[in-house]
Amino acid sequence: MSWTDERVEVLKKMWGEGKSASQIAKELGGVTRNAVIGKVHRLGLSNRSGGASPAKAATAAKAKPAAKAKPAEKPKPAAAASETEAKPAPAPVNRAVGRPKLVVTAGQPLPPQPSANEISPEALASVREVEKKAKRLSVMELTEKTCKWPVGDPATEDFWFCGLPSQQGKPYCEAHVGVAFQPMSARRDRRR
DNA sequence: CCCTGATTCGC
DNA sequence: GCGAATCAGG
Repeated sequence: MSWTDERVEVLKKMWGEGKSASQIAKELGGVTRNAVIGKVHRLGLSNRSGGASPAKAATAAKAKPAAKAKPAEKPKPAAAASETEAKPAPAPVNRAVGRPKLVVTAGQPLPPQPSANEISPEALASVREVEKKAKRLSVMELTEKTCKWPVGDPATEDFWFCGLPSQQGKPYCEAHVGVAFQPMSARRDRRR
């Protein structure tokens, strides 16, 4: 397939509408998303700004920071979309059998929870917020796609895991990732 | 692992 | 000009 006027027109239109390269490629057919992206760049509309392209030259070689402008971010639907619980989960786990309670509790009552201390106020705030929506999963219910952020005292009944959808790769949901990986002082820009 | 766009470079 | 390969990131 070649870039006919019509196809280029569709490309421009869709790109302008914020469609992704893969979507456009699929629509056009016969091209990959790479082809679309390549064409987009050659047409000089890599930046999805309607028109005005002040500094066109703009060091395309390294001008990375400027290229991150998404007009229409994810609408971000409800987090729990595929949750169809049939049982209220009465928690049969807590039978009268004496629980192990302490296992590694040597001296301190509790190893300082990652969030217990002073962190980013806003991050902390978001965590509080999240804990309200948390699914309160037990260990058994955790999967690779659920946030494994612990809440409460493991030695008591009041202990559970966040359980919200976790970030790809990460063990926590977005909010908890925020407080989990604090010590990232300055992001290194190891660009070639 | 899914996805996104960005860039490079042989064709 | 083209686009696969690669890269950087969410």
